[in-house]
Amino acid sequence: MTCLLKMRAMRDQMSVNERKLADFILDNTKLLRDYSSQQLADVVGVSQSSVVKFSQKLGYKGYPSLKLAVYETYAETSRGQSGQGGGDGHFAQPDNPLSQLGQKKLEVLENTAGINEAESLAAAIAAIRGARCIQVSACPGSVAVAKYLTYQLLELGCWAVFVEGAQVQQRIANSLGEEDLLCIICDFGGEESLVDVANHARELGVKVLSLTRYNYNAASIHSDIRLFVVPADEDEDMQRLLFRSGQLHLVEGLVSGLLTQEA
Amino acid sequence: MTCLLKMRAMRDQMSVNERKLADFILDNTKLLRDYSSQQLADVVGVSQSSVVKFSQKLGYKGYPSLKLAVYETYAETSRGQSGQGGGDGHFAQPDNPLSQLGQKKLEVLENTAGINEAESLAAAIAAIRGARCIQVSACPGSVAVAKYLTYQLLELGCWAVFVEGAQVQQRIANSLGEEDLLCIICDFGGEESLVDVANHARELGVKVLSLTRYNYNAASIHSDIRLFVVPADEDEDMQRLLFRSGQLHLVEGLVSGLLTQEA
DNA sequence: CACCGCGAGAATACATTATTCAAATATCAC
DNA sequence: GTGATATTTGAATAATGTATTCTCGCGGTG
Repeated sequence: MTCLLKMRAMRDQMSVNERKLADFILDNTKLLRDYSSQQLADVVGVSQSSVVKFSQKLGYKGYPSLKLAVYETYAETSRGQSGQGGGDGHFAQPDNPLSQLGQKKLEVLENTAGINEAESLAAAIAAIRGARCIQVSACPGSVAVAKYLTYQLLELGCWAVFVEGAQVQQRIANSLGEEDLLCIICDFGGEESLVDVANHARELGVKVLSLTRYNYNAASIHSDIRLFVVPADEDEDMQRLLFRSGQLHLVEGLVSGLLTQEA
Repeated sequence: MTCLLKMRAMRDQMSVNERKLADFILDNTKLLRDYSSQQLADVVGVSQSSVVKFSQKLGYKGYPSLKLAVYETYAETSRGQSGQGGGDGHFAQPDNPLSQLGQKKLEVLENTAGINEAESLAAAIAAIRGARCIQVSACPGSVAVAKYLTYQLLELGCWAVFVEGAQVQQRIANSLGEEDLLCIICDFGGEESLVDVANHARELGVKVLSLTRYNYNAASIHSDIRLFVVPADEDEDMQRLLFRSGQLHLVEGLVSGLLTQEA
């Protein structure tokens, strides 16, 4: 801060050229970054040596020192302006869309971590490890997540299939037994048929694991192990996107657990 | 953020002297402020020209540019992170496995947000929007991510297919043209066949979008648009899991962009 | 009018940075 | 292993950038 302030303060007691330099720097602080002493001199219309003397008169060893000092204070002040929301300085560049998304995801991940008991996750992991066959089914909005989970389970050597379509789901569920697991993944709506499948499966002694929206929705009520995601407060499309992020976090939690227990 | 991250990410693929330089800079970031290329060279024990070449290899015009960039990111990062070494209290319960995982993911997401230029992401989004057909192909470790992306694209009404198996990839790529897009997703190794496919496709005028490990790996070199994930510093399984988290973040970034531009 | 005092720029000395080139080293195919 | 080929390295040097010196011109003053 000191540096630019100094210039403004001294402006009155400066010579013509010095004032020209000071004014230019105050007006074009950020441009200075890429200027050499010669370039600055040309732009302002003075000689290179004047630039150096100006730097020294302000108390710096030379032009590079001034430049750095200016840049420093510029960075500091422009930082203070952007810091708005308080304690959320987690993604450095607020202009980057990936950072913005990351910030929102962070909230979802925190909520997801907070809402699920460690025991539930452990139980889910145990159920997956103990299962002979795993049927994965999802409501329309969560198909992508279901496919992701299914493939990861296959990679880990689990006998997992993603079953699409109400009728096929019913039929496959019919062939499951006590050693098997049904995994229901669901976000907003469209879960009615899944509830039927889950009920049916439970009658056959199949364990049911659900990954649903908090709080108890139709599908989770009929499950043995419940994992949840808390919906974010956003417009619909973004809410769905973030919800899937939460689901994926649960999936990753499961995979991570399966990996470490394996060792 | 980009600058120091770049160094950490490239560390593995650096020569001995380059690594010495990178390590010194990472450990003594703030000292760099007052070092000339010669001083730095002396302290680290290499020649001055090596310092310059190191700077250029990282993509800067020369040593002063690197120095400024380092200083810039140093100022940015030190903004909120009082204590380094990771674990600030962002996930409430440190005993909960989902929180632990979340903490690690947070780091990956930050890095992913930092390493990718906003322009690259925008270009990728534009390419997807403009494409007639999209072929998605992946190395073995990233199949799950590829499937996730493919399904999301389908949901958005894009003509996307996930193509598995080198021969089929080649054949499908043959049928693509200038209006189409090939999307390569890759983590560690197993990308050789993908490179061939990418080259082939480019000869036909197909645009190639890659989602790979930083820095330029075999697949990304042959791409028109490059998105990156920085590998985390963990044991192999966890590293792969976290890498996929980073890839998914990019995918979500793309989806998010496609959603908002649509409106 | 001669004599300072001061600010400015040209010339130049000095410092730093970038490039070139040859030797050393690592990498790969056989 | 062995030879061919690329990479990496540092000494020398060119190019660029920065600081100093010195001189000139201008306004005030005795």
